[in-house]
Amino acid sequence: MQDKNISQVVISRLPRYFRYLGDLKDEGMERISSGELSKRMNVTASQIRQDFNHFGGFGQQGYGYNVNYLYEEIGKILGLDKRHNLIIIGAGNLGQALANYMNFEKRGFFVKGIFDRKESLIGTDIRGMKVMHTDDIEEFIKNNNIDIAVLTLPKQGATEICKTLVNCDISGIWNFAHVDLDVPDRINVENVHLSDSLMKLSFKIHENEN
Amino acid sequence: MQDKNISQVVISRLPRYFRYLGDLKDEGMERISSGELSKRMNVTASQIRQDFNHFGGFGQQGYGYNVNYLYEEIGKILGLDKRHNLIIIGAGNLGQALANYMNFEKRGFFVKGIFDRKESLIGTDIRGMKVMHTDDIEEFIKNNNIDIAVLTLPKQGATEICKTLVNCDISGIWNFAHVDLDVPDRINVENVHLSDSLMKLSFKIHENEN
DNA sequence: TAGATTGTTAATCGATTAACAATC
DNA sequence: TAGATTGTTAATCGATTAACAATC
Repeated sequence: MQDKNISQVVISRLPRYFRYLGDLKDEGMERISSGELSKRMNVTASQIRQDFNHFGGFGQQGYGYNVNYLYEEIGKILGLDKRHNLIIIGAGNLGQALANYMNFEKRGFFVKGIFDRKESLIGTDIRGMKVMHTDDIEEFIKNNNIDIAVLTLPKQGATEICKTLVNCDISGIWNFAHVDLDVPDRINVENVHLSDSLMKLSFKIHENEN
Repeated sequence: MQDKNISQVVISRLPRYFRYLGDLKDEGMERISSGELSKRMNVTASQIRQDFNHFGGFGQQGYGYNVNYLYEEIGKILGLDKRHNLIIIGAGNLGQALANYMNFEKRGFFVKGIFDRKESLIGTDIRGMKVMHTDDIEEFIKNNNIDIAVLTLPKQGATEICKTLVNCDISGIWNFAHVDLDVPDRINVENVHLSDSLMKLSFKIHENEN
């Protein structure tokens, strides 16, 4: 149903479509045309139609797109109809913040465990879960059907733990550490480099200065 | 010195160059060629030279690039030689995590205040700062030379506060809320949509499934 | 049927890569 | 000088936009 090798740039637009369709659904809209959606989202109607057509025709000539159906389909494309079990590695501020962020559960992402190697944190309670030692990660992944690991630790630790994760054959790594992880192709990595993002903002602020 | 209208895609690569050059500097490397850097970074040497040349020639034929000099120059392009004063709006888990993240200070980004509208949080201490009420944002920005606001609150609140920020003529907004903010052109917005990022990871995991 | 809007092909635009002359 | 490597132009590739026939 879906082409192999959808380009990165198309993929990166899908969550935004999904968000807007969710809003439209909440507003009670039943159908929407690419033209109307393009106005709301500030992109061309052409791009919207091209993007959707990578995954097969979701619309109907003369009518447009059924909001509910399109929302569901994009959700499926994004794998949101599947359940995901996560562990968070690194129980610092960011790790705790993500552990406490309930909204991910609505989309099927469940935090099953939190790990750290700092002795003082082991056993601490975060949202009803006891922080475990990083030495136990491998066993935990195997016994608990974990498919995503969230890395919220300093870069040295991240590189190290990454090897363990590769051993466990984890499906995905959501990487908040400021390193580019070196993993085999079968393992999917999505990076969130916060400092990179802040630097981009800084660039934009000064761009038109002189 | 720098072209107006550098394309977004070039800008988004700058922080990564900066990171790698920082590492090289720490390793004590004095010079590096585009070819060598390309191997490390997994991009083409051609792209590296093209990217750098948007900002003028940083290298020397037959020699390559001086690591320290290049590092400094890219830092300047990114505005990291300037001081930035931030406020964090939304004192929840994520806001607190960012407030406590010291590394930003190394790059010249200083958190000067934290705000929330939840009465129970006002006055709470976060890293030596008392959480203030969102009603006081406008005054605080004016009196404290704030140029960046970090939005770590739910989307309804973000849209609302955004109007205040536009009024204050803030330079940049680092937006963690799951909305696309509507601001005039002169105000720079950098979005970090964490759930979008997680969805992309989910997509990749399931992409080659069937 | 007539009008609307998709799906899709073709045209344009921009970004990446290749190639090489300039030059340190 | 000879070798290395940049800066830059030209060629290629891919993504976006425009256009329109297909069709609901």
